[in-house]
Amino acid sequence: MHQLKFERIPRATISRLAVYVQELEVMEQQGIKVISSEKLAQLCGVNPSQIRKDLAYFGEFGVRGVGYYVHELREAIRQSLGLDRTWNVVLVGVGNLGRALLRHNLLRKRGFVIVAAFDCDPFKIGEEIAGLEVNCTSKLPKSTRDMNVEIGIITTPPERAQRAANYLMEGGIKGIVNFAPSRISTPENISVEYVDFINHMFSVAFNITQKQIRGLL
Amino acid sequence: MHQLKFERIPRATISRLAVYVQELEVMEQQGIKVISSEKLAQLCGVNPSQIRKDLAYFGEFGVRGVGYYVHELREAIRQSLGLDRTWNVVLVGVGNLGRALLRHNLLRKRGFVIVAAFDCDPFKIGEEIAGLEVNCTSKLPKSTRDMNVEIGIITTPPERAQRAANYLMEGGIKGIVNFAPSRISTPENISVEYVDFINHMFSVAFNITQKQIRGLL
DNA sequence: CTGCCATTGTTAAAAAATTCACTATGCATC
DNA sequence: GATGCATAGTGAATTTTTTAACAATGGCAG
Repeated sequence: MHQLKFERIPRATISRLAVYVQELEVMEQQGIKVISSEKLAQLCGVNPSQIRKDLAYFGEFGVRGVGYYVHELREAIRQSLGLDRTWNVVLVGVGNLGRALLRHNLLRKRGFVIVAAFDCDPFKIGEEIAGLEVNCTSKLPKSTRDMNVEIGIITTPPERAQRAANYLMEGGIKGIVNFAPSRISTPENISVEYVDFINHMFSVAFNITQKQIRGLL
Repeated sequence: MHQLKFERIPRATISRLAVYVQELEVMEQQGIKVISSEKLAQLCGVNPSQIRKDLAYFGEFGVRGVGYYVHELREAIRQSLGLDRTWNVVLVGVGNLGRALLRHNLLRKRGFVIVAAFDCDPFKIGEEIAGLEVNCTSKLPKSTRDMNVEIGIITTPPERAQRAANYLMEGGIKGIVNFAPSRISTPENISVEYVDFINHMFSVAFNITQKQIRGLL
């Protein structure tokens, strides 16, 4: 019998669960009803044990000898991750990336609703993007409190990321996703995630270089 | 005396090195000449030993009793990562995100030059964005070979990511950075990185939920 | 209802990554 | 030139994560 665990759940597990959800969704669309950890692992590029272990942190979702029911598993993971609800989000920094996110429908599809956008550039304030009017950043703290916002997205230039974070915290936000390529400092109780695509460019560049070097040996 | 190591370098090390470079750049702009692993660690939110170990994979860059010379260290890391050159890049999928990346100047600043953009939507073909004309994806393989492109960025919808990847591979590309939320399958010799911001949204949502649950106990 | 098969859940082992603790060494001071 | 101090580099210990192996069990066939 499974019992609730209070083990710390590895970060990597969470990000793999997100991948599983994605793949399960695709399968569901394709009409696949049942999947084994073996097959799912193959699709996600991980080890089957890994999947079973990841899921074990949250409960028993499979049927021995059969596998996992696709829809059921997807729902179970979504619930485990706290995605069976909507989250109000605000965005700070209406540059290229900010605009792209405002117009991106995947966020909404996943339950993240951007309810306000802020920028400190007077030329941008008042502009309407994807049905939202850009507001002055100074109004952020009050707005987020009024609108019950829990998550902030930072898409400012790096040098303004910390200031954006401060406004967000003043507004009582609990989590920040920072797209700016700079670290921000926050108290322990705020969870911060960095989306650092340059980082990934670096990794690819490095891997290619390495392969070339190895190839020469 | 340090000697070249052929140990496998952890992925996490690479992504931390990218962070170090960022922070070192900021320091350099602020006129800071020397930094200790202790201080740098604090800024990057990691352990000082971690920094020293990460650097040790590539060489000895510090001065005992003093620390690291900021400019020198930054250059050393850039060189170690293979960033002391420019990389030709193509982008597939000119949606919101694709456009944002095309207009984003950080890529170029880091030596990643987007030399062509592709999309399969006839309405987008011919459009000019950030000085680049959008081309039909069918032309991709020839173009990338002609232009000596090594890295491809995928910003298509998830269901078209694999197709984009196939075109890129046909074009002889060596690395892919996939912004679409779907896994792609590639042979071993292609290095693939996933930039999955939804993933990070999930993580933040999960962390907030967890804290609330713990708070109730 | 019994027994077999497939596949999960779980425990143990292995591998990898991180942190600690200490050694080595460059610089500054006297 | 010797001494002390600060901090890098490094090997060992610890912790974390991943993988492997296997025991448990639900479903299905007969």
